Amino acid sequence: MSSANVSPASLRVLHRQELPIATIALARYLLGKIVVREVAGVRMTGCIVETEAYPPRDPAAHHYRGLTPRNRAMFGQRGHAYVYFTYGNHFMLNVTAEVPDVGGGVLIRALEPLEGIPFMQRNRRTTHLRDLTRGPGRLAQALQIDRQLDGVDLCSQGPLWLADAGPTTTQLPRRGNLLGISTRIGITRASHRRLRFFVRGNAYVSGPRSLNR
DNA sequence: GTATGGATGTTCT
DNA sequence: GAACATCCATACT
Repeated sequence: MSSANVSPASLRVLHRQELPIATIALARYLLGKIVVREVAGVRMTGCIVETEAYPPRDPAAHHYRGLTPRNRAMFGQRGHAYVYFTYGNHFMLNVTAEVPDVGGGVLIRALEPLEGIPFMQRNRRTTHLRDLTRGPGRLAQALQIDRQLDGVDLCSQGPLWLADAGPTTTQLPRRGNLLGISTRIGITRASHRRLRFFVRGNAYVSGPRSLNR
C-alpha cells in the first residue's frame, strides 16, 4: 500500500502561482497534496488520494449552465473552495480552477488521514480509520467542512488551506504504477469521460474495486 | 466482498 | 416534481 508518510512539521502553503490553471491538470497535481483544516485551535490534515475534474464545457459540472449564487466560487480565481450541499446530507469540497469567468473545479473525493485523527473520529462518530475520509461526504464531515467555507482562499493559511509536504514526499503519482485513472463516480452526464484520478493501491480511495485498478 | 433502496435538502425544470 | 459530484443499513454471495 502506498502511504502518505508525511512529516507534518514540513507543511508549506501552496501558492496560487504554482497551481495549474487547467482543471484536469489541477486534478492530477492535487494528488499527494495536503488539506489543512484549522478550527477552534485544532488542526486536522489529510493527504489527497482521489480527485475528479469538472472542466469547462463539461455537462456534468455545476458550472455548465453558467453562474448562479451556488456556483459562483468556480467563476472566480483558482485555488478557492467551492463547497456545496447535496443529497440532503452531505457537503462536497472542491478546489476552483481556470482563470476567472471560465468555470472549473476539482472535487476532492478522498484523503488519507494524517493529523487530528481523534477529532475526525469524533466528528464521524466512528473509530474505524478507513471510514473517516474515504468519500467526499465523509471527508467533509470529518474535517467539519460546510457551507461557511464556500469561497475561502485555499492559498492563504486560514480555516482551510492546501499544503505541500515538502521535499520528503517525492512519490507524487505521475503515470504507471501510482496514478490511477477512471470514469467519475455518481454522475449520469458525460459518464464515459475518464476524469477521476487516484493513488493506486491506497486504502483510503473510495469507489468500487472494479474502478480502482 | 457486492447489490439495493431509503433518507435528506437544495436547485432546476 | 425530478434530479442530484452520497452514505448507511441491510441482504445476499
